[in-house]
Amino acid sequence: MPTLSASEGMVVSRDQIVTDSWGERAEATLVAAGHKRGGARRAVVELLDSQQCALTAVEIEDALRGGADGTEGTEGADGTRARRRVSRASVYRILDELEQLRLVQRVETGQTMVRYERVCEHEEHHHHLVCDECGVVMPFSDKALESAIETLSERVPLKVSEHEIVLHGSCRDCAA
Amino acid sequence: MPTLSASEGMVVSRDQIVTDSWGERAEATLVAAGHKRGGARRAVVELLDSQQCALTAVEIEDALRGGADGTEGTEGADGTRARRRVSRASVYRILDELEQLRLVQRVETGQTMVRYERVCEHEEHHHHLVCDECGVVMPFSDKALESAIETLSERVPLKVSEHEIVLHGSCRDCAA
DNA sequence: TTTACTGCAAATTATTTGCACGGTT
DNA sequence: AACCGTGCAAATAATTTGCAGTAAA
Repeated sequence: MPTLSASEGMVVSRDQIVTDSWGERAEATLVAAGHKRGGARRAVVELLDSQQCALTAVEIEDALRGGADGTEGTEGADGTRARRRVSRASVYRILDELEQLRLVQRVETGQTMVRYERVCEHEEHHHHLVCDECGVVMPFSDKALESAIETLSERVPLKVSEHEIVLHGSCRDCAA
Repeated sequence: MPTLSASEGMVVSRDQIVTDSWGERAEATLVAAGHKRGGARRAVVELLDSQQCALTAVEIEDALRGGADGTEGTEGADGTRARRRVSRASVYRILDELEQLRLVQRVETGQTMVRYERVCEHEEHHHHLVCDECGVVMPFSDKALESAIETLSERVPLKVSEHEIVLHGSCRDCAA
Protein backbone atom coordinates (compact mmCIF):
# COMPACT_ATOMS: atom_id res chain seq x y z
CA MET A 1 0.00 0.00 0.00
CA PRO A 2 1.21 3.54 -0.70
CA THR A 3 2.67 5.69 2.03
CA LEU A 4 0.25 8.26 3.32
CA SER A 5 1.82 11.63 2.84
CA ALA A 6 -0.11 14.74 2.01
CA SER A 7 2.62 16.01 -0.24
CA GLU A 8 2.77 13.63 -3.17
CA GLY A 9 -0.25 12.50 -5.14
CA MET A 10 -2.51 12.53 -2.13
CA VAL A 11 -5.59 14.46 -1.20
CA VAL A 12 -6.52 14.80 2.46
CA SER A 13 -10.13 15.64 3.14
CA ARG A 14 -11.97 15.89 6.41
CA ASP A 15 -13.42 12.41 6.10
CA GLN A 16 -11.07 10.33 4.09
CA ILE A 17 -7.67 10.03 2.60
CA VAL A 18 -7.59 9.02 -1.01
CA THR A 19 -4.90 8.84 -3.62
CA ASP A 20 -5.73 11.12 -6.47
CA SER A 21 -3.76 9.14 -8.95
CA TRP A 22 -5.47 6.44 -10.90
CA GLY A 23 -2.10 4.89 -11.56
CA GLU A 24 -1.44 4.36 -7.88
CA ARG A 25 -4.84 2.91 -7.28
CA ALA A 26 -4.36 0.62 -10.23
CA GLU A 27 -1.01 -0.66 -8.99
CA ALA A 28 -2.39 -1.17 -5.51
CA THR A 29 -5.46 -2.99 -6.77
CA LEU A 30 -3.36 -5.21 -8.98
CA VAL A 31 -1.09 -6.18 -6.13
CA ALA A 32 -4.07 -6.79 -3.86
CA ALA A 33 -5.45 -9.11 -6.52
CA GLY A 34 -2.27 -11.14 -6.33
CA HIS A 35 -0.41 -9.88 -9.36
CA LYS A 36 3.28 -9.27 -9.66
CA ARG A 37 4.61 -6.01 -11.05
CA GLY A 38 5.62 -6.77 -14.60
CA GLY A 39 7.23 -4.14 -16.75
CA ALA A 40 4.78 -4.40 -19.61
CA ARG A 41 1.84 -3.88 -17.33
CA ARG A 42 3.46 -0.97 -15.59
CA ALA A 43 4.02 0.68 -18.95
CA VAL A 44 0.41 0.24 -20.00
CA VAL A 45 -0.90 1.50 -16.66
CA GLU A 46 1.33 4.51 -16.81
CA LEU A 47 0.26 5.34 -20.34
CA LEU A 48 -3.42 5.02 -19.53
CA ASP A 49 -2.87 7.20 -16.50
CA SER A 50 -1.50 9.94 -18.70
CA GLN A 51 -4.40 9.86 -21.13
CA GLN A 52 -7.58 11.84 -20.96
CA CYS A 53 -9.58 9.77 -23.35
CA ALA A 54 -10.01 6.30 -24.73
CA LEU A 55 -7.34 4.49 -26.75
CA THR A 56 -7.40 1.35 -28.87
CA ALA A 57 -5.04 -1.55 -28.26
CA VAL A 58 -3.06 -0.61 -31.34
CA GLU A 59 -2.79 3.01 -30.27
CA ILE A 60 -1.46 1.84 -26.93
CA GLU A 61 1.08 -0.41 -28.59
CA ASP A 62 2.21 2.40 -30.90
CA ALA A 63 2.42 4.98 -28.14
CA LEU A 64 4.58 2.69 -26.02
CA ARG A 65 6.85 1.94 -28.94
CA GLY A 66 7.41 5.69 -29.11
CA GLY A 67 4.64 6.60 -31.54
CA ALA A 68 4.59 9.87 -33.44
CA ASP A 69 1.11 10.78 -32.26
CA GLY A 70 0.32 13.10 -29.37
CA THR A 71 0.92 10.42 -26.76
CA GLU A 72 4.47 11.35 -25.85
CA GLY A 73 5.62 12.29 -22.39
CA THR A 74 4.77 9.11 -20.56
CA GLU A 75 6.88 9.74 -17.52
CA GLY A 76 5.89 9.15 -13.93
CA ALA A 77 5.86 12.10 -11.55
CA ASP A 78 8.73 10.44 -9.72
CA GLY A 79 10.78 10.17 -12.86
CA THR A 80 9.92 6.56 -13.58
CA ARG A 81 10.38 5.84 -17.24
CA ALA A 82 8.14 2.89 -17.90
CA ARG A 83 7.89 3.24 -21.63
CA ARG A 84 9.02 0.17 -23.46
CA ARG A 85 7.82 -1.98 -26.31
CA VAL A 86 4.88 -4.18 -25.35
CA SER A 87 3.55 -6.92 -27.57
CA ARG A 88 0.02 -6.60 -28.76
CA ALA A 89 -0.99 -9.83 -27.07
CA SER A 90 0.17 -8.42 -23.76
CA VAL A 91 -1.69 -5.19 -24.36
CA TYR A 92 -4.90 -7.13 -24.79
CA ARG A 93 -4.19 -9.35 -21.81
CA ILE A 94 -3.41 -6.40 -19.58
CA LEU A 95 -6.46 -4.48 -20.69
CA ASP A 96 -8.56 -7.51 -19.92
CA GLU A 97 -7.17 -7.79 -16.40
CA LEU A 98 -7.70 -4.10 -15.79
CA GLU A 99 -11.21 -4.33 -17.08
CA GLN A 100 -12.06 -7.20 -14.77
CA LEU A 101 -10.82 -5.18 -11.82
CA ARG A 102 -12.95 -2.29 -13.08
CA LEU A 103 -9.87 -0.14 -13.47
CA VAL A 104 -10.54 0.42 -17.14
CA GLN A 105 -13.72 0.57 -19.15
CA ARG A 106 -14.40 -0.42 -22.72
CA VAL A 107 -15.74 2.27 -24.99
CA GLU A 108 -17.55 1.09 -28.10
CA THR A 109 -17.55 3.77 -30.72
CA GLY A 110 -18.72 1.79 -33.72
CA GLN A 111 -15.25 1.98 -35.23
CA THR A 112 -14.31 -1.71 -35.49
CA MET A 113 -11.67 -1.38 -32.79
CA VAL A 114 -12.74 -1.21 -29.18
CA ARG A 115 -11.31 1.61 -27.07
CA TYR A 116 -10.28 1.51 -23.44
CA GLU A 117 -9.88 4.19 -20.82
CA ARG A 118 -9.21 4.40 -17.13
CA VAL A 119 -12.08 4.57 -14.67
CA CYS A 120 -11.62 7.33 -12.11
CA GLU A 121 -13.69 6.97 -9.00
CA HIS A 122 -13.32 10.40 -7.53
CA GLU A 123 -13.80 12.26 -10.75
CA GLU A 124 -16.91 12.92 -12.71
CA HIS A 125 -16.79 10.45 -15.52
CA HIS A 126 -17.30 11.47 -19.09
CA HIS A 127 -18.87 10.12 -22.26
CA HIS A 128 -17.97 10.37 -25.91
CA LEU A 129 -18.57 12.28 -29.10
CA VAL A 130 -17.60 10.43 -32.27
CA CYS A 131 -17.18 12.03 -35.67
CA ASP A 132 -18.36 9.39 -38.13
CA GLU A 133 -16.45 11.04 -40.96
CA CYS A 134 -12.91 11.42 -39.65
CA GLY A 135 -13.19 9.10 -36.66
CA VAL A 136 -12.04 11.54 -34.00
CA VAL A 137 -13.26 10.79 -30.49
CA MET A 138 -13.80 13.54 -27.91
CA PRO A 139 -14.89 13.37 -24.28
CA PHE A 140 -17.71 15.38 -22.76
CA SER A 141 -19.62 15.39 -19.52
CA ASP A 142 -23.00 16.72 -18.54
CA LYS A 143 -24.59 17.00 -15.13
CA ALA A 144 -28.18 16.90 -16.34
CA LEU A 145 -27.53 13.77 -18.32
CA GLU A 146 -25.94 12.03 -15.36
CA SER A 147 -28.83 12.76 -13.08
CA ALA A 148 -31.31 11.60 -15.68
CA ILE A 149 -29.39 8.34 -15.87
CA GLU A 150 -29.28 8.03 -12.12
CA THR A 151 -33.02 8.50 -11.72
CA LEU A 152 -33.68 6.15 -14.55
CA SER A 153 -31.41 3.45 -13.18
CA GLU A 154 -33.70 2.99 -10.18
CA ARG A 155 -36.71 2.28 -12.33
CA VAL A 156 -35.32 -0.28 -14.63
CA PRO A 157 -35.32 -4.09 -14.32
CA LEU A 158 -31.55 -4.22 -14.07
CA LYS A 159 -29.08 -3.65 -11.27
CA VAL A 160 -27.15 -1.04 -13.20
CA SER A 161 -23.41 -1.00 -12.73
CA GLU A 162 -22.23 1.08 -15.66
CA HIS A 163 -23.57 3.13 -18.51
CA GLU A 164 -22.19 4.35 -21.75
CA ILE A 165 -23.36 7.19 -23.93
CA VAL A 166 -22.06 7.92 -27.40
CA LEU A 167 -23.15 10.79 -29.63
CA HIS A 168 -22.45 10.36 -33.32
CA GLY A 169 -22.25 13.08 -35.92
CA SER A 170 -19.87 15.37 -37.78
CA CYS A 171 -17.17 17.34 -36.03
CA ARG A 172 -16.62 20.98 -36.87
CA ASP A 173 -13.88 20.35 -39.39
CA CYS A 174 -15.85 17.69 -41.22
CA ALA A 175 -19.16 19.53 -41.14
CA ALA A 176 -17.58 22.68 -42.61
CA MET B 1 -45.04 3.44 -54.00
CA PRO B 2 -47.72 1.99 -51.77
CA THR B 3 -51.40 2.62 -52.39
CA LEU B 4 -52.82 5.26 -50.09
CA SER B 5 -55.64 3.74 -48.20
CA ALA B 6 -56.51 4.62 -44.66
CA SER B 7 -57.42 1.08 -43.88
CA GLU B 8 -54.22 -0.89 -44.12
CA GLY B 9 -51.00 0.11 -42.40
CA MET B 10 -51.59 3.79 -42.92
CA VAL B 11 -52.08 6.71 -40.61
CA VAL B 12 -53.83 9.81 -41.88
CA SER B 13 -53.16 12.97 -39.95
CA ARG B 14 -54.22 16.52 -40.61
CA ASP B 15 -50.92 17.45 -42.19
CA GLN B 16 -49.41 14.38 -43.71
CA ILE B 17 -49.97 10.87 -44.74
CA VAL B 18 -47.40 8.42 -43.50
CA THR B 19 -47.13 4.68 -43.53
CA ASP B 20 -46.88 3.36 -40.04
CA SER B 21 -45.03 0.29 -41.14
CA TRP B 22 -41.29 0.38 -41.11
CA GLY B 23 -41.27 -2.47 -43.59
CA GLU B 24 -43.17 -0.46 -46.17
CA ARG B 25 -40.98 2.54 -45.71
CA ALA B 26 -37.92 0.35 -46.04
CA GLU B 27 -39.13 -1.21 -49.29
CA ALA B 28 -40.04 2.17 -50.70
CA THR B 29 -36.73 3.70 -49.72
CA LEU B 30 -34.81 0.82 -51.21
CA VAL B 31 -36.64 1.09 -54.52
CA ALA B 32 -36.17 4.86 -54.54
CA ALA B 33 -32.45 4.25 -54.08
CA GLY B 34 -32.45 2.15 -57.22
CA HIS B 35 -32.52 -1.32 -55.76
CA LYS B 36 -34.40 -4.31 -57.10
CA ARG B 37 -36.55 -6.46 -54.85
CA GLY B 38 -34.55 -9.54 -54.09
CA GLY B 39 -35.98 -12.34 -52.02
CA ALA B 40 -33.21 -12.38 -49.43
CA ARG B 41 -33.55 -8.72 -48.73
CA ARG B 42 -37.30 -8.94 -48.45
CA ALA B 43 -36.90 -11.71 -45.90
CA VAL B 44 -34.47 -9.70 -43.80
CA VAL B 45 -36.62 -6.58 -43.94
CA GLU B 46 -39.67 -8.52 -42.96
CA LEU B 47 -37.90 -10.13 -40.04
CA LEU B 48 -36.53 -6.85 -38.76
CA ASP B 49 -39.98 -5.37 -39.11
CA SER B 50 -41.35 -8.04 -36.80
CA GLN B 51 -38.73 -7.50 -34.12
CA GLN B 52 -38.89 -5.15 -31.20
CA CYS B 53 -35.24 -5.14 -30.38
CA ALA B 54 -31.81 -5.55 -31.83
CA LEU B 55 -30.55 -8.76 -33.44
CA THR B 56 -27.11 -9.95 -34.49
CA ALA B 57 -26.37 -11.10 -38.02
CA VAL B 58 -26.22 -14.68 -36.84
CA GLU B 59 -29.54 -14.39 -35.03
CA ILE B 60 -31.07 -13.07 -38.23
CA GLU B 61 -29.63 -15.91 -40.25
CA ASP B 62 -30.90 -18.46 -37.74
CA ALA B 63 -34.34 -16.94 -37.45
CA LEU B 64 -34.79 -16.97 -41.21
CA ARG B 65 -33.64 -20.56 -41.44
CA GLY B 66 -36.47 -21.33 -39.04
CA GLY B 67 -34.60 -21.00 -35.79
CA ALA B 68 -35.87 -22.44 -32.54
CA ASP B 69 -35.61 -19.16 -30.69
CA GLY B 70 -38.45 -16.75 -30.11
CA THR B 71 -38.21 -15.24 -33.55
CA GLU B 72 -40.91 -17.27 -35.21
CA GLY B 73 -43.99 -15.88 -36.89
CA THR B 74 -42.35 -13.83 -39.60
CA GLU B 75 -45.40 -13.39 -41.73
CA GLY B 76 -46.52 -10.19 -43.40
CA ALA B 77 -49.91 -8.74 -42.48
CA ASP B 78 -51.01 -9.54 -46.01
CA GLY B 79 -49.97 -13.14 -45.72
CA THR B 80 -46.65 -12.77 -47.48
CA ARG B 81 -44.33 -15.54 -46.41
CA ALA B 82 -40.86 -14.17 -47.01
CA ARG B 83 -38.96 -16.51 -44.74
CA ARG B 84 -36.23 -18.38 -46.57
CA ARG B 85 -32.64 -19.26 -45.98
CA VAL B 86 -30.31 -16.31 -46.47
CA SER B 87 -26.54 -16.65 -46.53
CA ARG B 88 -24.62 -14.85 -43.86
CA ALA B 89 -22.76 -12.78 -46.42
CA SER B 90 -26.08 -11.48 -47.72
CA VAL B 91 -27.28 -10.73 -44.24
CA TYR B 92 -24.27 -8.51 -43.68
CA ARG B 93 -24.59 -6.91 -47.09
CA ILE B 94 -28.25 -6.18 -46.61
CA LEU B 95 -27.73 -4.78 -43.12
CA ASP B 96 -25.05 -2.53 -44.51
CA GLU B 97 -27.35 -1.17 -47.22
CA LEU B 98 -30.11 -0.62 -44.72
CA GLU B 99 -27.74 1.15 -42.38
CA GLN B 100 -26.55 3.51 -45.09
CA LEU B 101 -30.13 4.43 -45.85
CA ARG B 102 -30.63 4.98 -42.13
CA LEU B 103 -33.29 2.31 -42.04
CA VAL B 104 -31.42 0.31 -39.45
CA GLN B 105 -29.08 1.29 -36.68
CA ARG B 106 -26.15 -0.54 -35.18
CA VAL B 107 -26.30 -1.24 -31.47
CA GLU B 108 -22.99 -1.92 -29.75
CA THR B 109 -23.55 -3.85 -26.57
CA GLY B 110 -20.01 -4.91 -25.80
CA GLN B 111 -20.83 -8.48 -26.73
CA THR B 112 -18.41 -9.10 -29.60
CA MET B 113 -21.20 -9.26 -32.14
CA VAL B 114 -22.81 -6.05 -33.31
CA ARG B 115 -26.59 -5.86 -33.18
CA TYR B 116 -28.91 -4.19 -35.62
CA GLU B 117 -32.45 -2.88 -35.34
CA ARG B 118 -34.87 -0.90 -37.41
CA VAL B 119 -35.09 2.85 -37.05
CA CYS B 120 -38.67 4.07 -36.71
CA GLU B 121 -39.18 7.71 -37.49
CA HIS B 122 -42.61 8.24 -36.05
CA GLU B 123 -41.97 6.33 -32.88
CA GLU B 124 -40.06 7.26 -29.82
CA HIS B 125 -36.82 5.43 -30.15
CA HIS B 126 -35.43 3.33 -27.38
CA HIS B 127 -32.11 2.42 -25.86
CA HIS B 128 -30.73 -0.74 -24.29
CA LEU B 129 -30.19 -2.57 -21.05
CA VAL B 130 -27.58 -5.30 -21.21
CA CYS B 131 -27.12 -8.00 -18.61
CA ASP B 132 -23.39 -8.64 -18.53
CA GLU B 133 -23.91 -12.05 -16.98
CA CYS B 134 -26.40 -13.78 -19.26
CA GLY B 135 -26.17 -11.42 -22.20
CA VAL B 136 -29.85 -10.61 -22.51
CA VAL B 137 -30.64 -7.29 -24.17
CA MET B 138 -33.79 -5.31 -23.33
CA PRO B 139 -35.11 -2.05 -24.73
CA PHE B 140 -36.16 0.93 -22.64
CA SER B 141 -37.07 4.51 -23.28
CA ASP B 142 -37.11 7.59 -21.11
CA LYS B 143 -38.43 11.04 -21.83
CA ALA B 144 -36.16 12.86 -19.39
CA LEU B 145 -33.11 11.22 -20.84
CA GLU B 146 -34.07 12.15 -24.37
CA SER B 147 -34.56 15.77 -23.52
CA ALA B 148 -31.28 15.91 -21.66
CA ILE B 149 -29.63 14.56 -24.80
CA GLU B 150 -31.44 17.04 -26.98
CA THR B 151 -30.38 20.01 -24.90
CA LEU B 152 -26.87 18.73 -24.70
CA SER B 153 -26.61 18.15 -28.42
CA GLU B 154 -26.87 21.89 -29.05
CA ARG B 155 -23.92 22.70 -26.85
CA VAL B 156 -21.43 20.25 -28.14
CA PRO B 157 -18.79 20.71 -30.86
CA LEU B 158 -20.44 18.11 -33.08
CA LYS B 159 -23.38 18.18 -35.44
CA VAL B 160 -25.13 15.31 -33.70
CA SER B 161 -27.02 12.88 -35.90
CA GLU B 162 -27.49 9.91 -33.60
CA HIS B 163 -26.94 8.83 -30.07
CA GLU B 164 -26.73 5.56 -28.30
CA ILE B 165 -27.14 4.76 -24.63
CA VAL B 166 -26.40 1.41 -23.04
CA LEU B 167 -26.86 0.52 -19.39
CA HIS B 168 -24.89 -2.46 -18.17
CA GLY B 169 -25.58 -4.54 -15.08
CA SER B 170 -27.30 -7.67 -13.86
CA CYS B 171 -30.83 -8.57 -14.85
CA ARG B 172 -33.30 -9.75 -12.23
CA ASP B 173 -32.68 -13.42 -12.82
CA CYS B 174 -28.92 -13.08 -12.65
CA ALA B 175 -28.88 -10.70 -9.68
CA ALA B 176 -31.08 -13.04 -7.64
C1' DT C 1 12.17 -21.98 -6.50
C1' DT C 2 7.80 -21.23 -7.35
C1' DT C 3 4.55 -18.77 -9.86
C1' DA C 4 3.40 -14.99 -12.56
C1' DC C 5 4.54 -12.13 -16.89
C1' DT C 6 5.65 -11.65 -21.62
C1' DG C 7 6.63 -12.30 -26.55
C1' DC C 8 6.04 -14.88 -30.56
C1' DA C 9 3.46 -17.34 -33.67
C1' DA C 10 -0.58 -19.89 -34.50
C1' DA C 11 -5.58 -20.11 -33.83
C1' DT C 12 -10.26 -18.06 -33.52
C1' DT C 13 -14.08 -15.29 -34.62
C1' DA C 14 -16.67 -11.72 -36.77
C1' DT C 15 -17.10 -9.48 -40.94
C1' DT C 16 -15.93 -8.48 -45.89
C1' DT C 17 -14.98 -9.45 -50.69
C1' DG C 18 -14.38 -11.92 -55.42
C1' DC C 19 -16.62 -14.39 -58.53
C1' DA C 20 -20.14 -16.93 -61.07
C1' DC C 21 -24.88 -17.80 -61.49
C1' DG C 22 -29.84 -16.81 -61.14
C1' DG C 23 -33.65 -13.46 -60.77
C1' DT C 24 -35.89 -8.82 -61.68
C1' DT C 25 -36.98 -5.12 -64.59
C1' DA D 1 -30.77 -7.99 -72.73
C1' DA D 2 -28.85 -5.49 -68.90
C1' DC D 3 -27.89 -5.36 -64.40
C1' DC D 4 -28.73 -6.23 -59.65
C1' DG D 5 -28.94 -9.69 -56.00
C1' DT D 6 -27.25 -13.83 -53.85
C1' DG D 7 -24.57 -17.85 -52.36
C1' DC D 8 -20.26 -19.95 -51.81
C1' DA D 9 -15.68 -19.95 -50.64
C1' DA D 10 -11.67 -17.37 -49.85
C1' DA D 11 -9.75 -13.23 -47.70
C1' DT D 12 -9.33 -9.74 -43.88
C1' DA D 13 -8.95 -7.80 -39.42
C1' DA D 14 -9.34 -7.78 -34.54
C1' DT D 15 -8.68 -10.38 -30.68
C1' DT D 16 -7.33 -14.71 -28.14
C1' DT D 17 -4.54 -18.58 -26.92
C1' DG D 18 -0.53 -22.15 -26.53
C1' DC D 19 3.91 -22.49 -25.46
C1' DA D 20 8.59 -21.50 -24.05
C1' DG D 21 11.61 -18.42 -22.05
C1' DT D 22 12.22 -14.42 -18.43
C1' DA D 23 11.53 -12.08 -14.29
C1' DA D 24 9.35 -11.05 -9.71
C1' DA D 25 8.49 -12.63 -4.90
